[in-house]
Amino acid sequence: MSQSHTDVSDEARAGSGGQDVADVIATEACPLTEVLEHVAGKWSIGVLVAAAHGPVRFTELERSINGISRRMLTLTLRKLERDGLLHRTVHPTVPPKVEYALTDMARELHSTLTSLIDWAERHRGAIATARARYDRVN
Amino acid sequence: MSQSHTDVSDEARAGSGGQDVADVIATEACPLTEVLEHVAGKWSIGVLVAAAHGPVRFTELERSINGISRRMLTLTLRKLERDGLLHRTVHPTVPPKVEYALTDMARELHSTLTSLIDWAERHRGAIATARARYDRVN
DNA sequence: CTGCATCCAACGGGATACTG
DNA sequence: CAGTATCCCGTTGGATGCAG
Repeated sequence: MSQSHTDVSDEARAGSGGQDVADVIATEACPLTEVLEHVAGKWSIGVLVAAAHGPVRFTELERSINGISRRMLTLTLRKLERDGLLHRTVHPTVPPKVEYALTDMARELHSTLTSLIDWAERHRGAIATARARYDRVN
Repeated sequence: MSQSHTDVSDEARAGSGGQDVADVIATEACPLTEVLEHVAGKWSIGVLVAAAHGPVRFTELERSINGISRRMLTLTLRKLERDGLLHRTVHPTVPPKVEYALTDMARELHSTLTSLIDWAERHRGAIATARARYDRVN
């Protein structure tokens, strides 16, 4: 099952484990995919980044994340909270006030997310072009 | 962070300056989400990483990515190719031989993907724990 | 203000079978 | 070897309304 270590020329290795990334994918695809899917929701990254600079209230998130519905915000928030990425604080006041903050675990992810977004920003023009060309041919 | 914005057909959104990431999310959620979703498929990251060390054949990918179906491999491959992340080379031989390789754009993404996977590896235990606890309470 | 409930459409994705 | 073609169902996610 494990594919031989064909020359892995440039690439960075999985830092902590010392294993080859391809092997990790190959032998642990399920758990990895499983975890990755929690960050993979349509709005998860947006929420994670929007909450990165400190405790944020529900309505703030709703306003800052363009296009999200109340329902999806709630679902995304619950999902992230369940996975231990967000901490939810309820202030028993009237009107109610709820604040969401990243956990340490989620904060560790921040730079990676930033890289991802940065990459997307830099290449979305090229991606759109590539797609247009592909569609024109096919 | 200023994008080249090589104005492509379907969009008329305005560009942004180099602001805070949260602002980018806030004001450009749509295009960003749009791009991010191409990498967000259940198998996309697996394919991208599995193809990182050089040209890979269809069957190699099928074997190395645990649990993927032929159909999903094809769909994922097409999607990534369409977005300009994969290059597909067909060798007109018998039997047919098709090789997939990352484009430069995709190669730039590699270290970020590695970070993501590494993070997932490091925290999946904690995530599982958090989830179990959450479910026990609710 | 912060949600939850319900309905419903669209899409993703698995299983299986067939083909150049 | 490298796909395509169907069928089919579970999930995602949008819209709207109600509630603590």
